[in-house]
Amino acid sequence: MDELDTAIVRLLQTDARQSNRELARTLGIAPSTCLERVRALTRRGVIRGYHADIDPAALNRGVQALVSLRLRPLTRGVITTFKDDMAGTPEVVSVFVVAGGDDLVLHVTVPDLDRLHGFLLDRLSKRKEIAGFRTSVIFQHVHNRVLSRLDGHASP
Amino acid sequence: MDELDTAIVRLLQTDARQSNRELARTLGIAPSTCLERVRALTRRGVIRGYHADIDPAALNRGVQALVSLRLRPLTRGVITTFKDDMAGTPEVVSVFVVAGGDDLVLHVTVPDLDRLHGFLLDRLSKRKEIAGFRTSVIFQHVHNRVLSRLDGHASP
DNA sequence: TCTGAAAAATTTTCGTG
DNA sequence: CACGAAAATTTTTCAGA
Repeated sequence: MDELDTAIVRLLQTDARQSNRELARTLGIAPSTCLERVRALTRRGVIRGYHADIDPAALNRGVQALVSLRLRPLTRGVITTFKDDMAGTPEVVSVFVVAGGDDLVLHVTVPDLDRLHGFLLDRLSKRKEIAGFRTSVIFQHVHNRVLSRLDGHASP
Repeated sequence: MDELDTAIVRLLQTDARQSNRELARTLGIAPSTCLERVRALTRRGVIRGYHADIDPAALNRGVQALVSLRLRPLTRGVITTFKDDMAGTPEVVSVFVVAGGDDLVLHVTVPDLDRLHGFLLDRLSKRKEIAGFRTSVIFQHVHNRVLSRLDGHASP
């Protein structure tokens, strides 16, 4: 990760669909050089993919919520199974496995409050391993999709 | 949003960098038709952008946390100012303004626990409008980057 | 590793159904 | 609206520095 790689990563986070030629021009390098850099970053797993950002309303997901929950017993098996089930549920955008008061936090998006209620009752309340959960409806969500490299001692 | 639009949106969420030609071939339509559809989706605001997904480790962000906090007084001005400040902070990936016990939830990513501690002390503890906060270190994060359109009464 | 130029492939425009 | 062919542009390869 030299300066060139960092710049490429920044530009592709900003606009993943810009042409390799434009990328190269911005960076002041030859298109072939740029292409090889991007390929290397992909090969090394730095670039994991490219995704379109879609307006949730267009996907009929006007209501969002964070659901914090506790699992019992808190074993590896219970966590893994529950996490994987949630990750495969259409309403679930993100699953966070966390330390602290809660064990998991789910980010869910649904068409309306009825469907949120339905999700909570049908997908969560029924499960015996859930010791309790708390739902926070989301009023606003600001997402930063371009992350810079932070400096620090941990990496060269 | 007919079936074709829905399919395009799904494919571009999966891989935003596939060629228009490949997209068209998968959908069984002419490239020019596909291009016009994609442009229309962008014009209508359905497609909001394209972003590379980068390994957090490569950005020196090996430690992640959710920070739940309460603000006082809970006025529009206080919320907006604080939210915008956080959205502009390098460590912050997401800001959720929520209903319920907490007022905001931050998703932060930092190089290490020292930097997390630093963030909490320097960016949060100093602010008078914060009535309290709770930090949950993230052990695992599964993100679903391809969201389907949910069916329901809310839209045709 | 990077470059520049050639070859291959794709994007984009536009006249027509 | 969608198509297909032509024109413009880009991607990709590769030999040389």
